[in-house]
Amino acid sequence: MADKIMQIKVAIVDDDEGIRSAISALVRRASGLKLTGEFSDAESALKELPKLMPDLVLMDINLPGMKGYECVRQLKGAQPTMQFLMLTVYEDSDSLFNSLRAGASGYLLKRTASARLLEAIRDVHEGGSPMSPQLARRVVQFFSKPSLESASLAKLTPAEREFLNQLANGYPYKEIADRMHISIDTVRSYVRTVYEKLHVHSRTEAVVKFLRG
Amino acid sequence: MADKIMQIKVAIVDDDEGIRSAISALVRRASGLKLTGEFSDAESALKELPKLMPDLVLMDINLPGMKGYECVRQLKGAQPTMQFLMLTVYEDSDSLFNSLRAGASGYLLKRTASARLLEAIRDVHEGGSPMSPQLARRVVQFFSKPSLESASLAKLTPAEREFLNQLANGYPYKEIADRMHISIDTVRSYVRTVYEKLHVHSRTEAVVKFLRG
DNA sequence: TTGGCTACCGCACAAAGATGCTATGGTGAT
DNA sequence: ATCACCATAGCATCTTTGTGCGGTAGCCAA
Repeated sequence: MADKIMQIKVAIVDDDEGIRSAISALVRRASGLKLTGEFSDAESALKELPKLMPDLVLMDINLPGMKGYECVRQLKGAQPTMQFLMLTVYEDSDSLFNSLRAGASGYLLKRTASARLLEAIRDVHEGGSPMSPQLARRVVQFFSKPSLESASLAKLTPAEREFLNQLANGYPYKEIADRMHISIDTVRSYVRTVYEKLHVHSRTEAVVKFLRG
Repeated sequence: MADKIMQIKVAIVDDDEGIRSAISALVRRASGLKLTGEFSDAESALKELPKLMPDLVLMDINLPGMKGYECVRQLKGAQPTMQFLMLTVYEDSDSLFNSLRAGASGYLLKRTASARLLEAIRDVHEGGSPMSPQLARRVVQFFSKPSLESASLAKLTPAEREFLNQLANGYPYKEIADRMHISIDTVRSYVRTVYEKLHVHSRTEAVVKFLRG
C-alpha cells in the first residue's frame, strides 16, 4: 500500500468561527492531512459529509440545534468507516458516553495542544482511540465503580462465581450442570448459597447484581 | 499545599529483572518521583505495599503465580487511595477489562516511550487515566458495539419497554401486572412479543440484552 | 367499510426455578 | 483433633415461567 503518500482527509464541524479557522489552518499546514470540508452545524454536515467522504471528522459537541454526538450517530450508521474525533470544552460524563455510544473513536478537550491534536488524528486513523486523561478517567471509573459496591460479589467462592457467570448467560440448570461437570442438584446448591450471599431471591436479581457489580 | 515539593512515591512490581531495573533507573532519575519499592511477584508486593504506602504502583500483569490485576484488586480494596498503572506487553481485552474492574487507573503497553511513561505517572497522580490508544480503542468499542445490537430494543413499544424494565427489576409477573395496572395475562402477552423481538427465550436473556444494549 | 394492526385479556399445561432438609468427603486453621 | 468451610449430591414440593391457542375492542389507512 502507498500509505505513506496517502493523505488523511479531514473535515471539521464546529459552530465557533474562530476555532474552526484555527483548526483548519493547523490541519492545512500539517503534512499528511488534507482538509476536505468545514461546517458550522450538524444539519449541513449530515447532508454534505456522505458526499465528501472524509476519513475523519473533527466534531464539536455543543452545536446549535442537533448535538454533535447525534450527528455522529446518524453518519456512523450510514458510513461505518468514517471516523469521528470529538473535540469539546465539556468534560461531563453524559456528553462523553453519548459520544462513545454514537460511535466516536476519540474524545479530546479543546484545550489540547495543537501538536497533540495532530497526533490524535493520526492515532485515530491508525485504529487508536486518543482520549484526554481526564475523560479516560471517567471511562475507567465506569468499570471500577462497581467493584466497591460488590463487596457481596467478592464473598463468592470461585465455583460460585463461575456458576453465576453461567447463570448470566441464561443457560438452564441442566446445561449449567453439564458445562461445569457437576450434577443438577449441585447447581441447585449453588443457587441457594449464591442467592443468600447476594441477598436475592431470583435468577434475574442475581444476574442484575452480577452484571452491574 | 506544598504540592510542588511533594514527591510522588512510586513502586514497581514486575518479574522481569531487566525491565524492573530499567524502569527503576528511569524513575530514580526523574524529578518529582521517588522510588519506594521493587517487587518481582504479586505475593510479596501484597505483603509489603501496605507498609510502604506508595502513591502509585507500576504493575506488570503477567507475573508468576497471581496475576497483576488480582493483586491490584486486593490492594485496592484495602488501600483505595493507592493508584495503579498497569504496564504490560499484552493488549488482549481480558487483561485490560480485568485490570479496569480491579481498579487500575491506567494501562500502558511496555513499548511506551520513557518520556510518555513519566508523563503517564504524573497524569495518574493528577486524576487522569492515561491509556495507550490501542487499548483505549477496545474500551471505546465496548460502548459503541451495543448500539448496533440495540436496534432490536428500539423496535419495542413504550409499554413493552416499560415491561422489560420491570422484568429487569426482578419482579414476578403478578407484581409487574399490579405495577403496570394490567392483567397478568397481558404481562404474558408482553413476554411473548418482547421475547420474539429480542430473539430470546428466557427472562434472563432478555434482561441481559436490555442491560447491555 | 373492510382489512390489518395494536393493546388488551383468558385458559391450560409443561418446563424451569426456588427452597427446605439432609449428607459425604476434603482442606486448612486453631 | 476439632471446627469451619467448601464442593459435591439427593429428594420433595411449591412457585414462576414459557408458550400454544384462543378472544375483544379500538384505531387508521386503503
